[in-house]
Amino acid sequence: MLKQETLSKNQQIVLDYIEKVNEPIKAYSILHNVQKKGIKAPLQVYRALDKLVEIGKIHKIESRNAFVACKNSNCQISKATAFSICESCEEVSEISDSKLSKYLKNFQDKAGMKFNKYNLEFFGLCKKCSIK
Amino acid sequence: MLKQETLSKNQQIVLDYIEKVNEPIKAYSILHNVQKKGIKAPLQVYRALDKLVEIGKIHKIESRNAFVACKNSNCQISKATAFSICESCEEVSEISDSKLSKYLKNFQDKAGMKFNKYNLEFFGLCKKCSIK
DNA sequence: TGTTAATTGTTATAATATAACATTGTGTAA
DNA sequence: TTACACAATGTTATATTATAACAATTAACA
Repeated sequence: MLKQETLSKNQQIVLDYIEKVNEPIKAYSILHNVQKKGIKAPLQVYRALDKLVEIGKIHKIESRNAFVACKNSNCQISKATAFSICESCEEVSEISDSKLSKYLKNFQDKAGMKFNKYNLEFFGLCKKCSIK
Repeated sequence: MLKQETLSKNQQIVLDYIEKVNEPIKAYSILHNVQKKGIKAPLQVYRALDKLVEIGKIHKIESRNAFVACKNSNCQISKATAFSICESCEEVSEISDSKLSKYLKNFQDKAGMKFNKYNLEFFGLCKKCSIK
């Protein structure tokens, strides 16, 4: 079988919703919002999420257990992700900085470990919240 | 009240156990292992974990929902953490690399966000597992 | 010693995620 | 076109991770 090029029904439903909301969203919130499309069980959502993460269409924000659509063209396989997270309003943005990604891709662990993936999460206050 | 200098009873029990096992461990696993010390409920563990993370004695490995004792003297407040995680054997090591931490501390987001914390997780194969 | 905040103990429950198994769909090659 | 392999689905149940709410106790210190 060739590599999958089209998404399955459930995968497409979940991706459409995540892209529509355009901010990190939790699995059960997705579930509530796609039930009208026929998705009834958590597992249906989690399976779609797993696949979408695997192919790089979405990312998981680990510290928040939330999922967000990928906006970078250069992280196709979810192997190099970086986010900024506002600890006040919880706004999350994907960081697209080629110097940063280059630096991290080339990072060499002292223990000689071979990396194929990383995830970086920065925390702080976004512009709006730092004014308040 | 002055800043806390000594740990409370439950905090100390939990920390002692995490330091003893010397690898990432999950909250409920901690619970099972400290019940003989009188800790009976998940909340008692989670409250201790929260405090220990807050004061930098331990870190949370977000992608694994696990906790590990801090081995760096220079990340006292858990504000700058980096780990390498073997996807095969799940071995986790804290990365202590002053160049890396300097680079990340000074990283400037294009959106002008002010960071006070970051967490970085690298994934790959450790030496042992890459031989297999 | 009285006050305040931190910590504890306890029960219940919320939120996140996976196991297991039967069934259906889809691409590919015989 | 049929048979095979694998991906995806549907479904029920359950495992795992984490917090809410409230009462009681302990510790620091003005």
